[in-house]
Amino acid sequence: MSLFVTELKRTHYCGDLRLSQEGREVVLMGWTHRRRDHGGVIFVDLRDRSGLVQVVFNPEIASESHQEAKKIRSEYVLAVRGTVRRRPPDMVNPNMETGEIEVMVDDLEILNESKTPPFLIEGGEDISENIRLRYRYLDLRRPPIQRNLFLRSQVARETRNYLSDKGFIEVETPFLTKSTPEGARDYLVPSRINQGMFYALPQSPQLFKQLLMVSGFDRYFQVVKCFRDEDLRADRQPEFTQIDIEMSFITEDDIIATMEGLMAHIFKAGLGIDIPLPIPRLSYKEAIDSYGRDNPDTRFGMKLVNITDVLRNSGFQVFAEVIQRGGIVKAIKVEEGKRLSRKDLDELTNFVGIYGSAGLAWARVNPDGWTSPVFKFLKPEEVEGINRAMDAVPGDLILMVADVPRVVHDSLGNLRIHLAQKLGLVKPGTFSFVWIVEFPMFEYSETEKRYMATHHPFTSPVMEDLSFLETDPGKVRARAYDLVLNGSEIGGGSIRIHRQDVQSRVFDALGLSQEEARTKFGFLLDALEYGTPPHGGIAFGFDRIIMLMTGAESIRDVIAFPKTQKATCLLTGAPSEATVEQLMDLSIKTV
RNA sequence: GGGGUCGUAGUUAAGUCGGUUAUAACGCCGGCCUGUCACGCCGGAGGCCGUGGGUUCGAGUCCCAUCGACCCCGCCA
Repeated sequence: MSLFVTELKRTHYCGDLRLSQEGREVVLMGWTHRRRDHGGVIFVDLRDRSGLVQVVFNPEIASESHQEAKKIRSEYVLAVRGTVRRRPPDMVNPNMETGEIEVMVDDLEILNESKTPPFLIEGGEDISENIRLRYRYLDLRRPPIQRNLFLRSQVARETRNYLSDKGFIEVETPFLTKSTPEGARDYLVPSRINQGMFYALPQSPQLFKQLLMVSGFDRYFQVVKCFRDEDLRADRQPEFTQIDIEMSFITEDDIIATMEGLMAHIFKAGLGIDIPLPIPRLSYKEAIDSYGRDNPDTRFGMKLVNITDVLRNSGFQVFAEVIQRGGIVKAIKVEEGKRLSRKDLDELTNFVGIYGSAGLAWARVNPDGWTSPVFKFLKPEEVEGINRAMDAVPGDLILMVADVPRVVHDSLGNLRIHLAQKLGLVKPGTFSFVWIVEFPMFEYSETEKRYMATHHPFTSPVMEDLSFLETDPGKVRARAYDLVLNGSEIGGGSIRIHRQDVQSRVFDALGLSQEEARTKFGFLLDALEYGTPPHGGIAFGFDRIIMLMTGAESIRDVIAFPKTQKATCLLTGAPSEATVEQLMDLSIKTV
């Protein structure tokens, strides 16, 4: 007999029941979260996506169901019909959303049994990711992960609502497409019909969205998967989701204002948080100078201070030589420096070593000087000058790095973040946005011995810098902008080049010949010649936004089926070998 | 490509200087229990110590290699 499947419909989700349903007959379906068998009465915490409710099997009320309930084990799938009952005051469970009520069961049907799961659904936090990912379908039963995916869905929906209301049209662009220029490594897909040829999976729909502007759609968006064949990190997956946006006849300020509206909307809808607008802007140069990186965490201070000038004629050889060779010395100040022990300082020295720094000079500020390994090498006016530059008072700890600018900024920029975590400088639940603007158009690559596009080669230069394209490319600023949240880059975009002549000059500056440019993306160059409107856009890292909103420590906790650091899927076993037949179809030889 | 952390029962961990039968908690199985909610009490089962090799009278422990998970550097416009 299957009373439930054939005759009874579910009336409520478990977690939705409240005192207001007291006395109502309800039908619930869900999983056995926990079972407490007292010999007589049996309690089961029944779980579905909404939460938990206690259902009670009492032999005096329903002896047949009680008998059946003895068979129940963890994760069995149940259907119950019963009555919502107010719990007596001393039996209320304040730790449960539904703790004021329980369901006295009349009928029970075990809809399915379950093997003993490899880990408890509650308390899965401690389980190794290895096991969690192999049994991802069980891991996804865990309420914290379910909450993440529900929020993800809600934010995607609110994004679509907001952009649709603002007149954006959602257009799908191809996954089987052509390699994009100057980006990450592509995932390639062999073509069977055109043997020896390959599609590339898109790293972003960049060129297509620009073509849509040429076509006159004016405002485009897409919530879209993108693919990059690079090494993984806690916040990087080989396939990820982007909120991709492009607009015509606009300037930076139009895009920035519209996107600030989007951020405010999704944070209000998803978390109930008001984001103060407008979001502050910081130039690339200011960001590097004060925070050591172009994705600064602005939730706390501890900014980098340049003390090169104070030490220009220093008697301390290490500093003096670095400065002579064109290097710099910068420092950060830790208030109440005694929170860091001598052992901590050794650990911090190792930490900056990761970023290439040969050392970390530290100084504890006393009323009458410093406690510091470098104190004896410095002139009194140098110590005084540094104290003044750092605005240091007794008790403070000063941490200094001397090296080429890149190493100093990498070291102190990351040390600043590291210390904030270690010392708990960040108040949980704070969200600090900042726009980074005025990026350099090009960065000189030591490995490639040429200028590379900081964003991508279709980014428009700032018009007044145009003349530097040929004379001093390093000076050219780009009309690009990144949105940074809590030290993570969550979005980046630019005003694009819409004139063919400017595009040619940028290619020249990149050392890209007309022939190469034509082979790689001739279709875009052609399109530029048919009345391309001024346009620009942005793309947001959707997974990262959700990660920050949920407070997840890894991007994998906001993706239903993520890959491991070696880019494999422990659940499905992908990637796997192809059959000989498949390879023959594709004309691919096995090695 | 490189640096680091880790791998012992289903799970999470302990395991001393290399030494007898590898511990614990939770979970699981059986029994008892009518108000628990991390139920309780009694009993029980459960191990290729990631894998392979080496040193040794003897290896979970030491050495080498290898596989896997995670964090980071490089890489990722």
